[in-house]
Amino acid sequence: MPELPEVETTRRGIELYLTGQRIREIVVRNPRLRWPVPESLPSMARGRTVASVNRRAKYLVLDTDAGGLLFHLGMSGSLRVLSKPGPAATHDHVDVCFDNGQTLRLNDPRRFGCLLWLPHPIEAHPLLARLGPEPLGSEFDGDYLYHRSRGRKAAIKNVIMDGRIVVGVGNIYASEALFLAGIRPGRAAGRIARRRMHTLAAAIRQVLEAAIAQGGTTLRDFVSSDGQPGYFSQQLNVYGRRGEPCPVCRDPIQARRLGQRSTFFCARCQT
DNA sequence: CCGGACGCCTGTCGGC
DNA sequence: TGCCGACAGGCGTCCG
Repeated sequence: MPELPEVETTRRGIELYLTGQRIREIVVRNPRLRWPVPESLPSMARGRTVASVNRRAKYLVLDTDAGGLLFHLGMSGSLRVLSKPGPAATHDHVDVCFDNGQTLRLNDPRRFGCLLWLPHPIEAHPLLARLGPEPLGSEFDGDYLYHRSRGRKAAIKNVIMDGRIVVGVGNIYASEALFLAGIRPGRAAGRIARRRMHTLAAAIRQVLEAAIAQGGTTLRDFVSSDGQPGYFSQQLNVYGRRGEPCPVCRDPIQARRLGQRSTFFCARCQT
């Protein structure tokens, strides 16, 4: 589910509630996520105070003086802050309860997400150590994308979705960014000119920033931390629109399978 | 190193 | 109406 804008929307939604709060206890109802929630996690986190709420790629980190709680929302996860937590519903796997009575509740039907306790330095953890730059950071630009793509025969869509190249570009925004840049998703990354890579890097930035500004995309079941759906789905140009007219040229949008993922593009506008 | 396929889960939707 | 297969926003891992 969540791509970078959804995770960032969640981060912004919870940080004001959680920063400075002390963890009273963590209730793990179902530890069987992508990786099992460690049995020791509640005791490691108990009594710690949240110093900051950070995002790296699609990971959320509640950082404390002693280590951090690392969340990933997988395909179907969501986090909500509850001031008066009711009884846990189906797929409410974990509650992080704070001294002030608030509860951070993790719901994840498909259980592709995770919750781990990471000692400092957080970035040294194997899950984070090999990640590429943030797409909204200063390290990521057209020159970087161009250099990292030289010699690669893989489809450009697969390359921009590769977290070792750049993090946070998921299946929806990959199609959307390539549409904005006028580049075919299946084009070999190593054969794209530097100038077009600049256009693509700018398009990735643009689509992610626009989605964050709108509170993320809602498809099926995404809700941000306050329970409100995002509104970006109304602005998708190609994703999920097979057969619909291209918003630019009116040719029907094409759908393909690329790297086992649904891919949408306009055959006339994207070369 | 690279590229491609697989699997982890549950829920939903379209077709018959 | 019910069943069954395909598919869904991620991503680590394995294989050639």
